[in-house]
Amino acid sequence: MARDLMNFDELETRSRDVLREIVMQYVATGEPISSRSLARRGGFELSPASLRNVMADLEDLGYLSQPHTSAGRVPTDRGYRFFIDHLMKSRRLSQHEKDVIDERVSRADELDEVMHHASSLLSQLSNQVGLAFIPTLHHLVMRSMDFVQVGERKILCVIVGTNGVIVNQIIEIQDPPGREELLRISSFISGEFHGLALEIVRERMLNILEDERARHDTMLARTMRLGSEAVSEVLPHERELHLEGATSILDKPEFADAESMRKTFLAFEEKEKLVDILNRCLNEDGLQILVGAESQFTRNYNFSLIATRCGSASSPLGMVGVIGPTRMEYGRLAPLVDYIGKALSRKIEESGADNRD
Amino acid sequence: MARDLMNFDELETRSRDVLREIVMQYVATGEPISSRSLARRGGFELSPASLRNVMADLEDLGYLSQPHTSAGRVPTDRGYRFFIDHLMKSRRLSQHEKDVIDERVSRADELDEVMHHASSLLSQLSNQVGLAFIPTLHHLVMRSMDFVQVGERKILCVIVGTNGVIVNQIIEIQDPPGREELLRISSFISGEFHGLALEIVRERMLNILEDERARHDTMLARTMRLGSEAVSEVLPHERELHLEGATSILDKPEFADAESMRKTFLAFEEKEKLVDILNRCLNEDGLQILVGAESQFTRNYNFSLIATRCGSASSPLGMVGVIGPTRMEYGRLAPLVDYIGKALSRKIEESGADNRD
DNA sequence: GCTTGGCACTCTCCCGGATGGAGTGCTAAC
DNA sequence: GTTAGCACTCCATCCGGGAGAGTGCCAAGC
Repeated sequence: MARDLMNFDELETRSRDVLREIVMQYVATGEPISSRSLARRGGFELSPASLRNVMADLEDLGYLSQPHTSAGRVPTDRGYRFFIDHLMKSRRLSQHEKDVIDERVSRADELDEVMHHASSLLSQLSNQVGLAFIPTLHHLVMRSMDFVQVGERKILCVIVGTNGVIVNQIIEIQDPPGREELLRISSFISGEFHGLALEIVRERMLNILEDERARHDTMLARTMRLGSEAVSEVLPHERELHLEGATSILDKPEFADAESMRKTFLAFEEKEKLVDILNRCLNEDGLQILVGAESQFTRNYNFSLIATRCGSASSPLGMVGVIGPTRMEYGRLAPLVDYIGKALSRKIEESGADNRD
Repeated sequence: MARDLMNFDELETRSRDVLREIVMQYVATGEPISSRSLARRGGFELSPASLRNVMADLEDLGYLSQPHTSAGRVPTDRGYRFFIDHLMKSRRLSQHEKDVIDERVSRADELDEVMHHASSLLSQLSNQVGLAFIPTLHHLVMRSMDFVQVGERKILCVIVGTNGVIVNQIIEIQDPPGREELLRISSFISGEFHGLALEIVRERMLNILEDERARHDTMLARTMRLGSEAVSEVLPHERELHLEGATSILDKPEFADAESMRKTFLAFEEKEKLVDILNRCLNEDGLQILVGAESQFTRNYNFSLIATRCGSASSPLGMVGVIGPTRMEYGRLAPLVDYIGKALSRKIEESGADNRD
């Protein structure tokens, strides 16, 4: 990846200061930054002419670009990347902000709900598009599985994860067991498969079904059939990708014209690429920041993505984050996303502990 | 309402033909219609000059208007209304279309899912914004209520309606009953309150709780407390308003400029007005068509709404429909919405019958 | 050798005016 | 009642010019 080639030492102190200042001013104003405004508001003891020299160098190195000859400078993706890696000063969240977040996060119960709240909270606090992604449940570690009859041929299956995640799924079945038997099946499955990831649960169930024993034990066979049916229905669902506050980007000047507005909304409609990236990010620890051309989704739209995983690497719950124009306040948003991600992880962990009876 | 004043006889045959033709051409092209193009493509044996006279009359009566002096004519809301009430020729759906709809509708299971499918189907077939609205469940007639423990202090409550609707809700409770007791509670509640609307169920439960008997019967009190808690959690939720395919309107020429695009998306973001109208429409039988200024939501945005209720007046399941610019193909979309609404009602009715054991 | 003032150059944005085209309303003739 | 003709209005587009912003380069200064 190109990132490694960008040595911190490639830029001397003054150049770094200028780049930082340009990124910050540009993020604040949205206007290309001229040498003059840099001299005025940047706090440098230098004339515009001198700054122009520095800026020209930065442009040659690919950190800045000009929309046209007589315009000021704008950071390139590479410029943002250097800024994020080396120059950015993260603004710490105030106690008040933390309180608001903690309060909002604590309100919800179910995983889906928790994640919804998070994305709308993010969208509000960031003024960008908030995202919440809940991946497939292959890695969900099962605590219990219960069955409730809800129709002549319909059974509601409730799966509870050790991390507090609750999923339910309706399955149709030809002639369903009676109430007593459903209870027995619940107990048996919950006992037998407790502590295993759902994909393993499914595999084992199918193995048992094919096994010798099941041929002679119809009760066992019925149990495994019901259980594996339920798990099989639940597993393939790419759970959900939530985008919240798409209209907030309408206010950003970079999307003021009809054409880029159009493109932007079409980008959000077509979610596969984003899901793709988020799935990949699930394996990474800590905050992920992708700028513009660095990913399939953000490329072409001048988007950046800041996201983080909730839950541990071994049992990931999902991703939360924000999407916005590359011109976003990384210094403010990175800690924000980070904090919300951690708050969510904590919250879910607690409610998981709650369940460990 | 102004509609009643608009007597069919107010317009003579020729005027009606001209109005119909203008609406149809305008819907097809999106361009103001000139007397000349009307003469060429309208099938009238008249010169542009004669048509101009008719058009001037229609304008005086408020059915047409001109964007500016030297432009052609465009229907007003009043013009569309007359068209819809008296002139529109509904295009019947082809067998193929019906098959597609039936197939897609039959795929889903839960109410929410069914409605989602419907709205995205509508959006695809209509090329407009598809909507699905699931109102509060006050009128849901209960068939059964079951409880499953899913955490140390968490109980999942599953309510099944006689119409096949399944809702579940997690409630927290200080010291939850054991499994046996939960079963007893389920049986008791399902037996006692079967066939009643949820709002009535809640009311009765609260009455019993306050009643003499409950004071001495702790078992009964616990039951009612759990039950009423569950119902109270479920009831207030305005279930959901789904809008699907908002980007499809990006292609419409009336939203080509950035400003109206903006306004449009903000309109969709702010859903209260729409919910308001849909709630009101729930009491109306048959297809509802609202044009432009005829409702709070469609006014100001030049939207029209075509929607219909699923389910009966006594136990309404929700509304489905489409939203788009007033310039929409009423003749095609009205039967489409109607058919999908009926297909959904049928589907849910069937699965309700399924449940009536 | 770095810094800086000066200056010519470029590019965008905005404004005003001219032009062409589309469509109407009116009138007079059929 | 219908229609051809004509004057009129209004919009969309193009064009040229001027103002403004910002740069690059050069030569002078510290």
